[in-house]
Amino acid sequence: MKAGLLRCGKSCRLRWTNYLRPDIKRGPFTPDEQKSIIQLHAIVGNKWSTIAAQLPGRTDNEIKNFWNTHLKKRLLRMGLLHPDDVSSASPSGASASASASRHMAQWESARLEAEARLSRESSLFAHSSAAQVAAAPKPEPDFFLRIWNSEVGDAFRTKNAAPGGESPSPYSFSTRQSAATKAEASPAAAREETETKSCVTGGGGGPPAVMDDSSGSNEVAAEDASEESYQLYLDFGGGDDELGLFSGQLGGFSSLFCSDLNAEASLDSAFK
DNA sequence: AACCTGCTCAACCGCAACGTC
DNA sequence: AGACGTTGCGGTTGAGCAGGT
Repeated sequence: MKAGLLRCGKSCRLRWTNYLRPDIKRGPFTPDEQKSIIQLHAIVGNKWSTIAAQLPGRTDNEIKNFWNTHLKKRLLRMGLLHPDDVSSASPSGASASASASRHMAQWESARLEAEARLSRESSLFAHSSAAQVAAAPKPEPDFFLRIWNSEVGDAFRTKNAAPGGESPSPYSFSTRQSAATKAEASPAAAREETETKSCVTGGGGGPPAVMDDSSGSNEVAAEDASEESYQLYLDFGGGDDELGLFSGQLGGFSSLFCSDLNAEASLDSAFK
């Protein structure tokens, strides 16, 4: 239906998905949402639809606009985002490919580390008596593996998969295979996969708090509160060493993903 | 009041993936 | 297999607005 306007079906669909849909959340982004956007962008890059999938009520277009008009500028101003990285949004360019390679290597490194950790834990359990297992505290589900096996990690693998598919990409470790491995090692870990979203958003599974649209004070507060917190970007992937994410033994990305509690605590303290 | 500048965000555009025939 | 239409996505544009001069 054209409704008397020069609208093609594509335009109507876009209008619906980006503006008219009843479940769209209006109003400024909360600090939590900003935090999620920054973190997810550090992981998947300009995969706005993937990021939007983690933020209920927000559209990819909205997130994209918010990133380009607010977050990108802020990160650039603070020196947490290199102009080369910004320009690498375009698919061409040597710096873009170099950056992607480093990004991939760091992801792979963290994945291997996480799987080794999981394997170590499962073998420990295998060699323990039933009583010991019952008495021992439940191992923390590996946060990185959950991210890796969620659609976020999937998007990353898709993004960085070598075209042509002749030689197996280092990321040919498919979601299904990984999930099977994980289920074999720890059935609980496989179950955790479905909970990844809530961990990433930090929303605790419930719907995000509704913004107060009647005033812009929330946005102002978010601006003030988040200035310092953008340092988080260093830990999460926008730093000078490209990601800087996986570099730190204790303070980097790996430690952040060691457990949910650590991650939550880190994020909370960073934004206070 | 008029003009300029910067900002925001809905809409547009082109491309690729996917589904159907 | 391949032509065609649809859908999804990411980058870009431009109208509208606010604030400054």
